[in-house]
Amino acid sequence: MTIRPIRGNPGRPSGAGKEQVRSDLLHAARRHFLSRDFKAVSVRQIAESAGVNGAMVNYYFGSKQGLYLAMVDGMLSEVEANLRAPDPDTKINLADFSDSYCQLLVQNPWWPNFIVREVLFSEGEIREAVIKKFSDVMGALLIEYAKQEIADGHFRSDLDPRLTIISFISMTIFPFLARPVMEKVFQLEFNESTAGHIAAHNIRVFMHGVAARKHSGEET
Amino acid sequence: MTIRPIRGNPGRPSGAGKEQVRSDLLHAARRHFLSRDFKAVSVRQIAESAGVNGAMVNYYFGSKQGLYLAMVDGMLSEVEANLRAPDPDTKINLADFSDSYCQLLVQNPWWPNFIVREVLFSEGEIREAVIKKFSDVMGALLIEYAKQEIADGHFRSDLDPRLTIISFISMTIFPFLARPVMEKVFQLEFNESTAGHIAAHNIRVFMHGVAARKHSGEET
DNA sequence: CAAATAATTAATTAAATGTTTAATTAATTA
DNA sequence: TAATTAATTAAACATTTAATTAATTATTTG
Repeated sequence: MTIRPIRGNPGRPSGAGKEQVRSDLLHAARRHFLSRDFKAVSVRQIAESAGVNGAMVNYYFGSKQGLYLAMVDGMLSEVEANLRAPDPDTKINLADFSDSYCQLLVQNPWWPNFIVREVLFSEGEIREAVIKKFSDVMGALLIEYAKQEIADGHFRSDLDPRLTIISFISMTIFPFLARPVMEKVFQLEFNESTAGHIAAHNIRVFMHGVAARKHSGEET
Repeated sequence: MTIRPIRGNPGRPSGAGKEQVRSDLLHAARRHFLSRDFKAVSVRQIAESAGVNGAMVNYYFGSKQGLYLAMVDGMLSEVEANLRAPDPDTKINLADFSDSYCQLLVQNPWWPNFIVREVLFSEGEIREAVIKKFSDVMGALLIEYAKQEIADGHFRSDLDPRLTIISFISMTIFPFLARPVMEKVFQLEFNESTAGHIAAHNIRVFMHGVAARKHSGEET
């Protein structure tokens, strides 16, 4: 009685590994789709990565695109669960916001890649959905925050609130987006500690940069 | 005597349009490759766009990849001609640098997209070449500049020079990279005037943000 | 326990793609 | 002007791909 390998033979496998194949396919899809384009990735490659036959993609997801959409769906939920929108009632704490966003970015390195691919280079619903979420979670609230701080005299009065928020968002996101360049050009190692440094640095530069200079001793 | 169309029939066409087809192919290649991935674009599509037969790609460029590399080469030269690296001897004028780079970005909207795609998602020579160029043109010089300013007491001493430069680069590039999002979320129209505003704003925020606070009246 | 159902692979199919070839016509040269 | 070369197209070719089907085996159900 030779014990055959679980996979490799036709027929229903023994063992109750129910959702395993589906999950394996989703993980393999991430590995491939996040570093290469949709067309550049073949169903065969994903299936091989997951250790199953290519037909499994069609069996579980209907088509290659079905698998891709399922993968996207999973990633969006994951980020949604991690990224909490700032409470509109309490005043935004920019330092906390910056730090938690940087942690999110360093802990989910696939996120900036995904954003670039889907939002900057593609068109369609995913793009619209991400822009809307971005707009809701970050855009509107931050703009209001900047306007308020300018009106209250905490931020300099000669600032355009939109450009001010754009600067802050740029400083926060871009280093993670351009991670491979940053690593090579600046010999920067990306881990949670580095993410903390980046957040702290950004807050320091940004806060000093936008602060009104009414009383001289306004250092943080 | 029916006058046949210049193109559409086999055989060498009349008229001395020498480099026309080559040039048409290069332009068509840009139109396609700048918005879609290498594999997602077919030789037939490019050829149709250029109004010639697909075999012309192989005739003029040897292969699809040959056409792609020729296109990249042309684009890099174009940018290089427009962006002159700051003279290593004279001190960098960050305001000038920021302004000219923003103008470059708004006038060549394909450039940030191309950079990000090549750097993040591609592998091989193009990626290395782009990183090297980026590193040469911006990275090294700017880092030296930051170190010097910190040493001279113009920039605050608690700054990490690498993070400082990263912040500056982020503020400069990201708005143009995320242009479609910025346009939608912030209702920002991207033209040369806006580019000027962005550059000026960035310089203002950055310079105030990094400036040492020894004497009180150090506004730019 | 037998029949039905579920999960899996191997084999096959049809479409698309990059490249090559052969035919064709204009331009150039001897 | 005859022969050769250059530029172009259409068609053929070889490869790759996503998707489908048939065969196969385990599990569940009646």
